Amino acid sequence: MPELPEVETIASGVHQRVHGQRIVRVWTSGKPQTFKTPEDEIATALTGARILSVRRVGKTIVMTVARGKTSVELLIHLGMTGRLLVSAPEVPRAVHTHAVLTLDDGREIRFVDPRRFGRLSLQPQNEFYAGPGHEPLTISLDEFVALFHPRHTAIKAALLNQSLLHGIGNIYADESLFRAAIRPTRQAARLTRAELARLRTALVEVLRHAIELGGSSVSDYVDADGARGFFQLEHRVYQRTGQPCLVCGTPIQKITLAGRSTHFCPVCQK
DNA sequence: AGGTTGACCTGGACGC
DNA sequence: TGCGTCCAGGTCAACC
Repeated sequence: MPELPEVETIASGVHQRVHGQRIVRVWTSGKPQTFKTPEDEIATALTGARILSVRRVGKTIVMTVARGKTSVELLIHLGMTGRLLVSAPEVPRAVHTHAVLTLDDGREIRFVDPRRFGRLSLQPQNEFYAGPGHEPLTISLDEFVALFHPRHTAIKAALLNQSLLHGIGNIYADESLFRAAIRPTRQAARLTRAELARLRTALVEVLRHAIELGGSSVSDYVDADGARGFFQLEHRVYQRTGQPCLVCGTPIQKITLAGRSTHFCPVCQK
């Protein structure tokens, strides 16, 4: 579901609203697959703890809490449909609410996830390892080229591979390839350095712009306050199948690649 | 080993 | 209105 810009928007929004607060009560839904760490362990570790920070690493939200001398990190992955909301207690709980952290001042952090692809787990502080991938907003061009040059799969599939780059999902893969004028089916290893440079620039621009606009609201994505983002208005190919390309007017095509729907302009993207 | 495919879930859109 | 089918932003296990 949410990709880097959406997770970034949610994590920074939740951080601003709750850091420094103490968790006084923890409720969980009893849906075992949502919890990679047993629910009672999560409840025990968080109850009475103070929230130090909430941040994003890749597509994971990392909440660091401290109780006494020990700190732990609650890892929240939103999957496809997960939401993390900060709500007043009188606001009715949404269906498919799986965890509620009640704060000192009565507000609640709620994890809601209809499709249950999201996951909550606990780690001792600083043991969280996001995997071997790089953050796309800070990777250098040399690193970027070294990452993709050995890959013999389609560039779109490589962009979705979280062990290469963190945080790219279906929307931003399609949108960055369009802006870089590269066809998603091209083999990564056959892209020139100049093409990879265009792709890296396009990715950074798309991700930064999307973060500024609060992410893309396709179906049910909302931020910590329940507000929708606006980057979906900037989509040039994603979910525009059959509509005219905004550059050349050719109808946008949709194919299946790496098991995902993939949108591109057959004229602009070579 | 790298690459590819299907399974995991629920709900909304669409067609008949 | 009601039912069936298809599709969805992610990940991971199991295969080739």
